[in-house]
Amino acid sequence: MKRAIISTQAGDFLAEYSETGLAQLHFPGQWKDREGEAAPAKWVKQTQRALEACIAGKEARELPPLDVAGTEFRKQVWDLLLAIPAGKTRSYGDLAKDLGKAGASRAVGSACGANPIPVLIPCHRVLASSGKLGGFSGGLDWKRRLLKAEGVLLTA
DNA sequence: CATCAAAAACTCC
DNA sequence: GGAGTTTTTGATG
Repeated sequence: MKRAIISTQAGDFLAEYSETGLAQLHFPGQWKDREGEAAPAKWVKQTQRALEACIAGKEARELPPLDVAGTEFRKQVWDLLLAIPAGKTRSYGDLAKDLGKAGASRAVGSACGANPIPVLIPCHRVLASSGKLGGFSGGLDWKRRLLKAEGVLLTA
């Protein structure tokens, strides 16, 4: 696993890459050692640009290649998340419906919780049905912050 | 409006 | 099988 520190306005993220692409992303303060092989500068640069765009509330124009590990269902969910434009939000139930599995909102939540690449895969744009935050693996502070940057008004 | 309870899909142990 | 999860919905007070 190759690693790289991605420094942004919001702090230092740790990105982990496999042989074929970005596999995981960790929030500032949620990682310890940064030992490991260096990742290709090209990927790191793409990751950094995408991250900064997202933190600034903009659409990431270009993402590095992703190599997410997960079941089909999860990958489908993540795909849908990537399709949500900046500044928009959807509910877990909505996503489930789009997958043809209405009622699987809980499973969607599960898939989001297993999302290895927060921010780039905008799990923060998914709220509970009444505009409530629900939860977030990196901490609700991040979720609020990212949404605010995108101009999303929270009912909380 | 706030709480409680049950339901439903999926993954991991 | 059984439990847990970033939910949802409907009943109840």
